[in-house]
Amino acid sequence: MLKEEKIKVVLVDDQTMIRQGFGYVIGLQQDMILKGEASNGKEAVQMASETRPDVILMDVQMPVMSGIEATREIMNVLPKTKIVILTTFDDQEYIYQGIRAGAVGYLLKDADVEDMLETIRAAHRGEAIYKTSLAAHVLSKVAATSFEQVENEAAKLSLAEPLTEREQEILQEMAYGLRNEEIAQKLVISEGTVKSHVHRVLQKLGCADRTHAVVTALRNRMVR
Amino acid sequence: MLKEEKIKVVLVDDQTMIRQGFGYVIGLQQDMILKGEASNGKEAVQMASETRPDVILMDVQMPVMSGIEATREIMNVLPKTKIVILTTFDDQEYIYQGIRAGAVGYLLKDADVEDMLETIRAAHRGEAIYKTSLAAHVLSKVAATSFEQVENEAAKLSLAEPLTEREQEILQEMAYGLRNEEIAQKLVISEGTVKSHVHRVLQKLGCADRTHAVVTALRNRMVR
DNA sequence: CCCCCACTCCACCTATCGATAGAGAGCCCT
DNA sequence: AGGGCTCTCTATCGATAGGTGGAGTGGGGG
Repeated sequence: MLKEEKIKVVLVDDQTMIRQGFGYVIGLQQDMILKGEASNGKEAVQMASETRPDVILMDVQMPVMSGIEATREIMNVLPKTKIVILTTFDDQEYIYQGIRAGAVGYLLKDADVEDMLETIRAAHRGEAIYKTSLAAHVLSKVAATSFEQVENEAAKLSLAEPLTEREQEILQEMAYGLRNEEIAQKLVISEGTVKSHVHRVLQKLGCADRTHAVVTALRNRMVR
Repeated sequence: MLKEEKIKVVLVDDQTMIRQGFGYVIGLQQDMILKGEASNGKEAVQMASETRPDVILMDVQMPVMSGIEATREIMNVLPKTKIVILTTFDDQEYIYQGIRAGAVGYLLKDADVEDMLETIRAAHRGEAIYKTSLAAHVLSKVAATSFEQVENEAAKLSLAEPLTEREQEILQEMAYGLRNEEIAQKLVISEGTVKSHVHRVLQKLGCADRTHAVVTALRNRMVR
C-alpha cells in the first residue's frame, strides 16, 4: 500500500443500496478514492469523461442505458479505463457481452468486500482477470468460444457457485433473523445440519458471518 | 394455545418487506391464519369486508387511502374488528388519530416478533392495550388529552425508546455486516464500548442478536 | 452547582456461531 | 452398477457475541 496515486474509482449501479454499500467500503481504503457514482449508463459515460477514473464498477441492467453500451462508449473515448462488470447470479450471461465491449473482468455483487477490493486493485494493475486460475481460463476463452460454453464454465467458478435449493432456504431463514436452533426446528432437521448449510452458504457468498451474509443477500435481493 | 378458532389476521402495509416479514411469522403460528394482505387503505377496506378478519395490522402512511381513513371506514362496517395501527419511530403522531378512528392499539414496526404476536393475541382477546402498564396508562388518556401530551408520553414508552445518535451509528455499522472489532476500529473506540452500544440497541429493538436487529433495521428503513 | 444523560471503558461469564473433518442415505445420470 | 451431488448427521474446538454489573467523563439543563 505505497503512497503513490490513489486508485480513482467510479461506481455505476441503479440500486442505491449497492452504491452505498460498495461506496462506503471504497471510501475506507487508503489506496482508493471514490470519484463519483452513476445510476445508469448515460450518467456513467458522462461521469467517466468528467472524472477520468482508473476503474469503473459497472452494473449491467440499468434504465436509460445498459452497462454494456456504456462500457462500449467509454472504451471508445477512454480506452485506458478499466471497467469491471457487476453481475448477480441472475445475469451472468452479460459477462460475455461485457468482456466483448471492453470490460477487463467482472465482479459478483455479492462478492466479499475483500474480493471487491482485490478486484479493483487487480484491474488497476492491468490484470485481465482475478481470483482463480479457472476464472482466467474461462475468460481467456471468451473471445473465441460460444456463449453457451462460457456460461456453463462460468457457472463452475467459485465466485459464482450457485446456492442449492436447501441453502437458499437456509439463507432465507437466516434473513428472517432466526438462530440456527430455530431454523432447525422450523425445517425439522438437526441444528448440526443447519450449521453445515450455513457454513456452505457463508463459503459461497464469501462472508465471514451470518450477519454479513444476510446483509449481502438482502442488498442483492437474493431473499425477501 | 387451545384449538378453538384461529385468529384471522389481515396485514395492511405498502412496504412489501413488512408484509412478507410479518406475514411469514404469522403463517407459522398455530393459533393464527393470515387471511389477506393489502397495500393501501382502499384495498384494506375491501379485504376486510371480504375476509371479516378478527385482527387487522394497519399501516398509516399509504398511497390511495391512509390507514386512518381505512380504520374509520372499517369500523363503520365491521365494528367488532380489532385494528392495530402499525407505526414507525417517525409517525407516532398517528397513534392518536388511529385510536380516535377506532383502532384498539398500536404496534411498532420494529417490534420483536414476540411482541407482534402477543399484540395480535391481546387485541383478539379484546384487550385495549398491551405490553406495559405505562402504555395502557397513556392510551387510556388519549380520548381526553391533547395531542402534544399523548405524543410526549408515547415517546417515553419502552416500545418506542429512541436510539441515541451513537446507537444509530452503531446500528448502521452493524447493517454493513461489520464485526464488533471492526466497528471499534472504524469509530475509534474500544470493542467493549461497541458491545455496550450493541447491547442497548438490541434491548431497544427487542432483538436477541445482531442479525435479527439488522434485519429489523433494514426492513424498517432505519438504516441504509 | 448538581443531576442526568450519553458516551466511554473494564472484567468475567456463558451461549452461540463457525471451522473442521468426517460419514451415511437417497437420487439422478451415465 | 457406479459416480457425483445434495442433504443429512455427528463431534470437537476456538472465536464471537451477548449478558451482567459495574465505573468514570463531559456537557447541558434545572
